[in-house]
Amino acid sequence: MNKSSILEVAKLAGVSPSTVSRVTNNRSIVKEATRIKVEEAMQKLGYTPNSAAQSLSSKRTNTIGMVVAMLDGPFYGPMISGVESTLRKQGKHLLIASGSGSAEGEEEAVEFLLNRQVDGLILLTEWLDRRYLKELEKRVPFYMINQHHDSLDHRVMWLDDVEGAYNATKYLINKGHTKIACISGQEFKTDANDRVLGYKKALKEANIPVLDDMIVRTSFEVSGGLQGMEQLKANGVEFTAVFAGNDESAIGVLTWANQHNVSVPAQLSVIGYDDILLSQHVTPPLTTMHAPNFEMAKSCAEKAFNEIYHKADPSGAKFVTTLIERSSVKAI
Amino acid sequence: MNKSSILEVAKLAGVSPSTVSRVTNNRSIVKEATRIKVEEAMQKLGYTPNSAAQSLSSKRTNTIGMVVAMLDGPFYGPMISGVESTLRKQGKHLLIASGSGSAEGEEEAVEFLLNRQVDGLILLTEWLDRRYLKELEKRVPFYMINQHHDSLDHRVMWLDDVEGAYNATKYLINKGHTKIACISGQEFKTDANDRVLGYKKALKEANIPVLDDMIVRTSFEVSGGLQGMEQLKANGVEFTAVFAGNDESAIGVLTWANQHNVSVPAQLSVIGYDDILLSQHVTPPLTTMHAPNFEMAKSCAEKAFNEIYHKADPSGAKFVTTLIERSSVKAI
DNA sequence: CTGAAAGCGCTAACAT
DNA sequence: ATGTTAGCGCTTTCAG
Repeated sequence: MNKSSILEVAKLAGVSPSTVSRVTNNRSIVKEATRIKVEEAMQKLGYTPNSAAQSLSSKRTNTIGMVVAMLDGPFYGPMISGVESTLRKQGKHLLIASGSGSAEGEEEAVEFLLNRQVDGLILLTEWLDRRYLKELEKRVPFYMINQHHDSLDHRVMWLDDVEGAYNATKYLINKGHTKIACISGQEFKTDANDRVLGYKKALKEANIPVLDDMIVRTSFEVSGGLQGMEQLKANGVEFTAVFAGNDESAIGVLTWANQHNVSVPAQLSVIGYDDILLSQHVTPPLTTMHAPNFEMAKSCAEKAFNEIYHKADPSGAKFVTTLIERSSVKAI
Repeated sequence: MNKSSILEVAKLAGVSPSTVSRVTNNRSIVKEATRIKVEEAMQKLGYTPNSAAQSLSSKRTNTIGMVVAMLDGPFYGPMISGVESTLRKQGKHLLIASGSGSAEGEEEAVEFLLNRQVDGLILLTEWLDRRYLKELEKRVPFYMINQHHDSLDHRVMWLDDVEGAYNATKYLINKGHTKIACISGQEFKTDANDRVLGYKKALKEANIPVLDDMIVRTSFEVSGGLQGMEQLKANGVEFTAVFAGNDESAIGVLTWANQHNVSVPAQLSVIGYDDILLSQHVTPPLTTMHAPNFEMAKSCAEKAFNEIYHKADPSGAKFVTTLIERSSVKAI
């Protein structure tokens, strides 16, 4: 199996190796008759090109590398799936490496993949900074999700977090809430900041005063939601609804509410952001802004494919969230 | 960058290419002094071996393929992570392909990876059958998780589901329950069957009659749990506890309970199986049997590595679940 | 312990 | 439209 080389196929088909190569790559034109001869020979021999030889010779590995910030997050499954499926449809292989939660880890992962001469990179990273990325751009085509640097716009699929957060908050306002707290992620995270911005924008537009004590910054984890609530309570503010910057922290809020016997949504409304799988199964099912992660991942893969294998110009794209109404928000 | 070849390194170091090769692979013995010379030269040139050339020449790609049944399941993140991290530690690359929920899809994924001449395979599949696997064994070393075929024992990391289910059920019995229902997965799934077996074993041991009406088989999904409860109700049986064959269906039971105003665990105790991430966040937090998926995945990767790169004999391993007590079971 | 030489299997000019 | 000829960059006998 898989032992036969292009030479044997050529011999059997009575053509030259280059012709065989031409049909396997259906690159240049081959006469229909000879193509059929060759294909039959390949059939008969169970021929499969040796990809190492192809790579060595063509300087193309037909492989895209993907580095994922944390492989075990609840977040990345659909994205990996989106990338894998669109790439495979094109016959391209996907090499994967995990970033292990730090800038160094992510850089290491990138280098590891580059050693392997991947043709391009998909980055689902969280820590790589602009400078590194600008350098990286000289070495390999890449696309990333959700790190919205101006100078890298043409390589980024990004979610309009300002608008998403604005819509989430506005939804709360439309439901009659005016005392709305906000729990978002750390201040060095662009997305966390943008979500705060959107929140503020909605309040201002509705002439609701923006109070610093109503805004807390923790981490985008369940524990962050818990802490956020503690902090809000410590701040002594009163509120009937909270906008959480992501679903995990929203679930933390739910957990806090449960522990403190405040019933959601009767006594407290909460809206999340992202729409992770979990969110529909918590109690109560979480109302949230759906982020089209699968689609973004697919786009990422498509852009990469087009630039790398069909010299398309790099270009980014903007995506928007959509509201998923479930049961964690109540009108007042 | 990455432009220099082994030849240039050899020249700079004043040795032959073969010697450079020897140090990069630290395979055969090289005099300390020359090794240092070579390493300095590599440093200076920023040399990185071209892996396509290595593969072509050595017939080894230093790459392991992994096929995952469904990349977007809640289940696989930790496993992929476990495989990736242990492989990368050894400098081996991980190629990934998704099985898309069918036997053909999984076979296609396998073939896709084999085209790439991976050195071995990690299979997190659900549909590949024994016959296919027996054939596959002639083509490539592989390891898999959780498909316990006798004839393939030496390639399988398996969870003792009979024992796990036994322990889960026994826990319920120890809490005073005697009317215990069981909701498990479809009958063609070995794991679903084993979990029913364990359940029965525990009942028998405690001299509790095993009633067919108390056992329903649905799917291992949230909806399966919902359906399971409906069926149980249709059967007209009474029970104070249910053992669900996996966490997702257990969460379905929780949802059903919530919808029908039966309070868990006050009126109904439920124990799950697997300990997926979600389970600690549902209400009430689910008591369940923890399956050591991350560890199994790591083992898988280690076995693969050892057999492939160090000619160890293939061997499987058995794993066991551990009880995670949370809040969905109450003593009566 | 190190060097020389012969490919690994394919693609890519360049001819024809 | 197809064949010829060189390599791609490395590992691997085989000598020494």
